[in-house]
Amino acid sequence: MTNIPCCTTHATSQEAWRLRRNDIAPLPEPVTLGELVQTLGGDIREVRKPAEAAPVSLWRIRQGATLLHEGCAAQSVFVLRSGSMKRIRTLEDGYEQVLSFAQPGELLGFDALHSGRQPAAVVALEDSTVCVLPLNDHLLARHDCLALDRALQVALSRQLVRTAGTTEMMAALASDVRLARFLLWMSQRMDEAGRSPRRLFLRMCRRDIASLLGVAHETVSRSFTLLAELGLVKVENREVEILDLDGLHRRALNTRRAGDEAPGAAQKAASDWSAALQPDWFAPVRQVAAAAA
Amino acid sequence: MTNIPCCTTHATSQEAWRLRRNDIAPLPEPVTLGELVQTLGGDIREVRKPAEAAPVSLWRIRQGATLLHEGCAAQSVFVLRSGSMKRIRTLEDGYEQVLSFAQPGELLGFDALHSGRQPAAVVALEDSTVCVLPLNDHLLARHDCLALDRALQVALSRQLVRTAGTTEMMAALASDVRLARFLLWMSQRMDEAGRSPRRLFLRMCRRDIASLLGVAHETVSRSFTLLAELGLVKVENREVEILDLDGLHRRALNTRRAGDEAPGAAQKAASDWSAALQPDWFAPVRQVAAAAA
DNA sequence: CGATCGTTTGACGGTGCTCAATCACCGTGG
DNA sequence: CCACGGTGATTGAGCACCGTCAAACGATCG
Repeated sequence: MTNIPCCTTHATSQEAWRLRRNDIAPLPEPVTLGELVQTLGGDIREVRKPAEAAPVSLWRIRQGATLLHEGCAAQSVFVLRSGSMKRIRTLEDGYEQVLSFAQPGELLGFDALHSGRQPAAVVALEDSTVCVLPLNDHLLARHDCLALDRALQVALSRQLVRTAGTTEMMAALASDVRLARFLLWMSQRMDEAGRSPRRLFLRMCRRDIASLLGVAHETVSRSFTLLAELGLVKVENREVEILDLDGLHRRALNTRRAGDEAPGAAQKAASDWSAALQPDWFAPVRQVAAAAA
Repeated sequence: MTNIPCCTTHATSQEAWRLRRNDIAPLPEPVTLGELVQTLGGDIREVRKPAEAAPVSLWRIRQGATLLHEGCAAQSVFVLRSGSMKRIRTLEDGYEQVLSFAQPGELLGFDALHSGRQPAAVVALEDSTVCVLPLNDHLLARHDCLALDRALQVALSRQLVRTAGTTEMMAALASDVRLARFLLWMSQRMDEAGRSPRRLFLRMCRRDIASLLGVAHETVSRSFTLLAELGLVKVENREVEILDLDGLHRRALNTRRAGDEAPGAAQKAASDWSAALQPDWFAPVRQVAAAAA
């Protein structure tokens, strides 16, 4: 049970060493199904009593360890509970294409359900913990617990919204606009997690950001300094403080290359972008959801 | 019933005219639940007898009509049955950001489940038909029919894989590489649909492609001619014939700007890219996976 | 046949990629 | 204690690619 199949560390020269360090190991005390639903962002009050206490196993992933290997058989779905991860695909020439960064509450490995194999690798950016949902029990558990089922569906929906955000990040033409959108995206995540949206600590290196944004990593560096010179952010290595959230919104809005914005439309522009980044819409009246319950 | 709320045509000056033309209208004869599962890519044999014949309403969407409006309340989930659509988000400056193109079998509107509102608009690129799953019945139907439930989960998983493909398309640095990846992506879709993967008819305009790829639309034009000059494709307006699928794979692989490839590693490179585009993996059975069994 | 939209091609200027050097940081070993 | 190599981040120089503007051409439809 200590050695988790298909979920060992990344295949480097230090693999043996890392295995000895137990880069991936189950934690002794499992979490409850109620907590899992909560981690997913669902409502714990919807969980019925007997199911609420059902045990869900929990794993600890060390920084740099690979939770899922590209091409491996699908066996489990994971829910990120704490920490952060990156989804990557390694191209033939060795280039690591970053597909997304995962924050707590996100589903990992669900995309393997389609083909039965992992389409991307998942690597921990820091020490993290994940809940484990073996695929065998997956469908059964969902039918046993309506709340879990709902939470999973909503989580999947959120996933789709977030990938759309990724697309919008990369679609910007100017590189500093892409970075601005990325920072706002991160800021939004911090806000959702209940932390300050102005203080970011980027767990990923410049190269990973560059890969996600589709630019050279030197350009990411230059864009950071540009945004800093504009007084929008304060950058100190991986610590980023957002000084002017509104101004950052304005800059993130620029579709075309021309750098200077018309200050008139800027206000409304900001609201548009926060709408894109903020899954919790201004008025999240879930009529349909309420009707279903 | 003729006027579907929140699903009218796009808000142009011709809206009234289009409404008169019944751009969106339910078809008189509904389809069966068994067919719906089949459309989703599921196995119809898994559908139990009584449920198989359950009626699912079908809508016809005219080219240019808007099936889902950005910001509207979530009411139904749709399954694209025939035709093609584009998902777009309109930014403040009026720029239409294309998020993805949808092919038959894809789920539309599911991303609204999270916030209760549509995060993006969905516009038909050609005359299309969609199956309608009202959210009220959604959960119930899923529990009634296990096959539908499975098919929906797999479809969602496929959705996630496809958005990753979008990310990879946009992540390429050179514009012609992006276009090559896009064409391969389209080619893959044609193949999945059982049509020739070498003959494409692009339903979207250059501007839409450019928006998705994050380049100027003139650049898309130039990249088309470049790929044509290389003898990889034959372009005639929106009809594209892929002359050298292997060569296109090779060009799509280029991570860096430098245009000319080393022909030695090209062969293996091609296999990598088809792996990215083709969810049905060939056989990269990792050792780790083997150790698991 | 004219109007409108989509596509292509040209010219030019600027952004960003490449290559390269420098510096900071860190764990290691002398 | 400091040299040492390794990694990551920043900055600079040069040039190619691509965005912008513009015009011409083609397609479609009334």
